[in-house]
Amino acid sequence: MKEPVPDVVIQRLPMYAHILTALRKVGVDSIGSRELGAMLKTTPAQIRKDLSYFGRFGKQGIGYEVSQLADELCRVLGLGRQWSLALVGTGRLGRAIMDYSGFAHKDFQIVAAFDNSPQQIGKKIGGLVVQDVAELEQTISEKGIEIGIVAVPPPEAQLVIDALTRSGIKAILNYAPVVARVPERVLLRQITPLHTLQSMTYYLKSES
Amino acid sequence: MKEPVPDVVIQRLPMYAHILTALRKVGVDSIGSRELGAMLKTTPAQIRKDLSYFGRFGKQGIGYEVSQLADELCRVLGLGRQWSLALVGTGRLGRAIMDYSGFAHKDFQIVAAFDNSPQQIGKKIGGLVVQDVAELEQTISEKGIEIGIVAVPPPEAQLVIDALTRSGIKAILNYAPVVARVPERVLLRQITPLHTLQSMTYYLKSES
DNA sequence: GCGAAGTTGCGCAATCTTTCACAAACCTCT
DNA sequence: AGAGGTTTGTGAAAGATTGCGCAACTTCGC
Repeated sequence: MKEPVPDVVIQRLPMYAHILTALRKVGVDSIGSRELGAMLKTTPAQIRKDLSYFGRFGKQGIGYEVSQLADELCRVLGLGRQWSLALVGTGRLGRAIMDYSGFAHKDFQIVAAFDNSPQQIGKKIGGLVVQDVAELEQTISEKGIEIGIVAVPPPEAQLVIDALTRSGIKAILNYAPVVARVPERVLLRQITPLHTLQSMTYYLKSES
Repeated sequence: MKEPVPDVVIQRLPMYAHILTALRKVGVDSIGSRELGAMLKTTPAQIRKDLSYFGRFGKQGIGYEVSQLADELCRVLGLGRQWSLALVGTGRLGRAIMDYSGFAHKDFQIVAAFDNSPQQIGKKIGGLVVQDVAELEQTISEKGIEIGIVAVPPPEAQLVIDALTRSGIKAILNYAPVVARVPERVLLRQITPLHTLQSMTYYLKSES
């Protein structure tokens, strides 16, 4: 409980939680690390080691009680409560993110949307009125929004991220392909499909 | 040239290439690992080590010649030629991916789009007629498409991935939050924003 | 032409992550 | 109640990645 848990482990947890809730829904009530590993394309040892960072959830000879483990993982991840998100950028990508129903049903709700284009501001998207980015800092502070999603073109990304930072946001999920700077206290993650594609071609180019 | 390059290294290469081409565009012609490291939030040592897997591109006392290094990285990554993509799933997400101009300008072109919904089939999106998934295998083989993008709902994802696999595709970029199975010869990468968010909340829950 | 200042490439050390292997725990069957 | 068959949790080993430190090289100024 003292040592900090490695980030690689944290990043695997959502997958575990995902599979386990799925299994629970199907009515499976117990599962072993061997079987879980097979489902997740990892080794049983890794699953056991990962889980051991947070407690002792299994029973020797039996395995894990699906429902209980699912709950534990959600608790560890801080799920089970509602997280408020702010979306910045309501272009194609922004809209896709808004409409992506996967978020809403999973404890994440976008409660504010911003853009800087007069054509976008005032429009209603998914039950939300697009606000001027000028109002960003105040709105986020007031509503106590904790996570920001950045879906603006690269040139504006750093500006938006700075504004989010000033607003006191805690975490930023950035879709813009830039190396963003944030102060220590803000958690930043990148999603960059283009770079993913570009790294895949490395393996493709040799064959063919 | 013998030892396989670690995948972590490969995944960093697109960032390097990205920054370097940006620098070239701005007219910078030489840069040191120190400065590059600062821009990318890594250490100079890592950059030098990463690059050393592919050759000796720098000059002692000087640094790297921006334009030349950019070219080398593109060559290593297999960029600079056109890659043909197939998109499966033309819902919200699929459309966002199609419209995302970032791909087109960067050596990746979507040359076929598929869906299974009669409402989608036949529609024209971004200059492309949506085809029935039933035609997937044949079309991909015929056109020699190398990379597939999966943007269908989770229940159908594995089916689509199997079809892509049968078509002889070489790589798959999967947006569906499922643990997909592919044979050894097919390269698979996941993009799962929900899981990214869920792993971020781990760090947020404690404070607040 | 030569020393000073600066930077790469790279072997080696340090750190981080995964895997192994086994004691302890649990269930079942007799 | 005890033997046999499973499976967890976890130290310790193995493996992978990152960071250090310095020889080798390049330019610049004098």
